[in-house]
Amino acid sequence: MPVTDETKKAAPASETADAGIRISDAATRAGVSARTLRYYEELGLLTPSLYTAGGERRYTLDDLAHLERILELREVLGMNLDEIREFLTLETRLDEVKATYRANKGDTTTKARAVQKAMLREAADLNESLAKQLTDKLTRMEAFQTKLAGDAKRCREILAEME
Amino acid sequence: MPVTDETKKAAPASETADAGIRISDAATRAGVSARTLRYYEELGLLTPSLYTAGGERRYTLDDLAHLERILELREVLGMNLDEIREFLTLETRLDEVKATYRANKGDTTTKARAVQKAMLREAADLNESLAKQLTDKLTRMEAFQTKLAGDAKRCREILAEME
DNA sequence: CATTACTCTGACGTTAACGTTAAACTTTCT
DNA sequence: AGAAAGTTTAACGTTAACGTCAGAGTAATG
Repeated sequence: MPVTDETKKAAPASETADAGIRISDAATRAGVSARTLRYYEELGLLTPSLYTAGGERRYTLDDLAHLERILELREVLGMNLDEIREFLTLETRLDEVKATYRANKGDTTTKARAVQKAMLREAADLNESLAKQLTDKLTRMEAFQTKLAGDAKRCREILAEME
Repeated sequence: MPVTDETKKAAPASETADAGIRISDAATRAGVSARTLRYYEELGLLTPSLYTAGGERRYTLDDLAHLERILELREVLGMNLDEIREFLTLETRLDEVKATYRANKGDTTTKARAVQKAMLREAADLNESLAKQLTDKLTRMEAFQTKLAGDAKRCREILAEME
């Protein structure tokens, strides 16, 4: 049997086909478990774009990108899954507002306007609040980082002195 | 009954006396629960400096400072309690090493030396590792913070435009 | 088409970090 | 001294974020 190109190290056939990415492949790519993906779906955080006729989840690259954002919110910002959901839903609702705003500049009803303005304020408030909290945390973390680096340096100096 | 100075707003008598701070007072000061303090003690994270004859915990200001550090490691760095314990014990062991090193510069046995050097390396490694991880996280958080601030600003701009 | 290899949906198990409650005991206040 | 307020240990309860397993069904593969 001749060694063909495809046998080299092609991604699982399930992935090469445009049939979407299987759950375990998606999970390994993102460094999480399949259970985690099902759990996130249960919480309304991440819904696969496709389902096979048999009922299996198939993820797209966009889904994976979305997942990456979720994981960043969790790992980097330390949000819990509820906070993440709130943040994401507000974000998508906001995108809708922006879209409708640009779509029909000016000719919306005053009532719709009020709703849009309320949402924009909500979004602005949340973003500013988060930004502020982050700034706080950042300064404290930087202080800590400086201290850690200094301590390490001092250890190395004492070590050098001992030689 | 004349209003004396002490009745103004003096801290609980239990605190003014130098008998140490009671657990619930210590807890409220730090913004945690009494249960948390007992739990931290159980884990070896925070031992009160004093116990009354009857067996009640009495905390000092130093204890509270120590508690603050623990809470910062938890909240700012997102460490779990096990990581915090490791970090703190390494730190105190390191202080001991530094003390003995300064106490008898040079005239320690070669065996003791080896031990000290090993610990200094361990400490330097841990500090550097943590510092590096922190730097990583910091850059990602800064990126996020910038994005949040930008989003908020854009929301405000659209809002202004709608007036 | 017959195996492998995956996946599905429950459902129960697990861990960290406490919360809560009970029964007995201390401290503080009057 | 005696009530009122606070504390102790021990033990069971709770929540988030999954892990794990069973039994049945679906997809990929030689």
